[in-house]
Amino acid sequence: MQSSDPLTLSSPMSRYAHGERLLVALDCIVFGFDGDFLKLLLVKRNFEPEKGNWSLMGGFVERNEGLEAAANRILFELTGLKDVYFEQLQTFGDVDRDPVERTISVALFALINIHAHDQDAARAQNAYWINMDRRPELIFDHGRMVELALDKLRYKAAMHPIGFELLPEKFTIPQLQKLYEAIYNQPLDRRNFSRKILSTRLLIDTGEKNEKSTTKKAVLYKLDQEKYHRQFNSFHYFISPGKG
Amino acid sequence: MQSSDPLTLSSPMSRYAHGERLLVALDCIVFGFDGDFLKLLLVKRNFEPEKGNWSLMGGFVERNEGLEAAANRILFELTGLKDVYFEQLQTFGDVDRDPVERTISVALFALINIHAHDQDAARAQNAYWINMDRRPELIFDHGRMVELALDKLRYKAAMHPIGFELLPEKFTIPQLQKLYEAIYNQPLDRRNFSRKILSTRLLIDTGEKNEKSTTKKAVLYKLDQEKYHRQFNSFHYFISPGKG
DNA sequence: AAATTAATGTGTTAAAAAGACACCAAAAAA
DNA sequence: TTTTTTGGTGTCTTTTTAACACATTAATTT
Repeated sequence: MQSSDPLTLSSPMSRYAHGERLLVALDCIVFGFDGDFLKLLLVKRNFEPEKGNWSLMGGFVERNEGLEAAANRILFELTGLKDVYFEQLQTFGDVDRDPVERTISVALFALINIHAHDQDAARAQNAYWINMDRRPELIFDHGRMVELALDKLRYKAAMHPIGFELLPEKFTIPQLQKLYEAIYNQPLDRRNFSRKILSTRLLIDTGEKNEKSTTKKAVLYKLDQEKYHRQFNSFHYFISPGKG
Repeated sequence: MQSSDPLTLSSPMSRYAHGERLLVALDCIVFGFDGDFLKLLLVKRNFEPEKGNWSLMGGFVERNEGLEAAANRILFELTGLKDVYFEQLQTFGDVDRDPVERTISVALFALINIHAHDQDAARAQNAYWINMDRRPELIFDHGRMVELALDKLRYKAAMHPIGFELLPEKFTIPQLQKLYEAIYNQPLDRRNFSRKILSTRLLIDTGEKNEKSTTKKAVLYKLDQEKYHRQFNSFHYFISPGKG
């Protein structure tokens, strides 16, 4: 045993009394896809510090609010959506990451259908969709967060059918392929891609066709939601390992 | 724009003043491997609350200490090691997860060579190695943390050469195979496993043999450290997808 | 000393998956 | 009607995986 006072150890508050209370924030990396480019929902700050500069959407965790609840609240404030797909990315806790006050930030990684959210909610937060490849410098360590989120998106989407979260309810295989090409920034073979996607048996042919097309109209598919959620953690090699 | 007072928004402290300060803890899921079984380093609490019950090793993040530094400090207190392999698992923040006071906990996932750590340090923390398949009930949400950590270990080890962190510097391929069989709780084909491992070119033949063996002595390999770190994030399908 | 036993190391073959590529169909524009 | 663009499906080759058999080493038993 160590030499510390056993009374201190066994006193109910001992371990808690010494802990420092810190601000706990959530920052959201929100991805979207407009049909051609991978996009990021960024906030132009109209408050200090760093007013006028770009940042991620964030907020503090409140005392009587769980982490999940806080995430849903902040994503709702930003998008007007109640059921945004998100996962934890990583928690950032460098001492000086926020110059105003020591803040621990839990970074979230969210995927939304860019056409389905509430544009007014985003505008109220001063948020705009920015192409991933033209994103500006971000405040604090937000740039690092975005890089990690892109890594995670690429990592997960290569093996799990996560990409569907970025598409509308009904979509075509060429649209899905364009999404994957945007995520990995590389062309994919149309025929092999189609075969791979269909072999997952996750898509249901709606019988409809994409009337917007000016040439041959592609078949519109929808997700087999039940199967999708059941198999969510199983593997599919959408993108070959060496390239992810 | 929303209707809130622009002065409040642009006041430097506005957003921070409302944030609640919370305790931020780290909890460590520490895995080891004794040659036969996957093990967990657990603490028998000698302090309240839940004195006498089992928990993960944890501690609070201090005011002038980054998250990484806190992790290294706590892992050092537990193992006496300075360079423990760890990753963030997930951050837990349910309101009532700790009955004493609202606490956000960053759960860490650590892998150590069970024979290389400081046994006295562990004893000072009242920590013991427990077989994964005989682990007791844990306090708070620590049981959930361990389940998630096992999922993550299985997930990562199936594709990345992370398992080496649990082995001594020199090891044989049969030892590595036993580790994988313990992680996935399933037998693997000796010949296919060996071929797969050697095809990564990550192992260097030391020329030595495992003299402890009572039958045919297996070749001792060591990691090609440089290559290991360089290729750390690349994929190797050690375990076939359907089984991980 | 020979035979037995338990564990290690390597090779072979068939099946499955991935990758490269060619052709046909639909719809609008020239 | 021809051309252009995009979408859908098929085939062949190469690579990878999975299943399996046999030979080797070293200690123990007979």
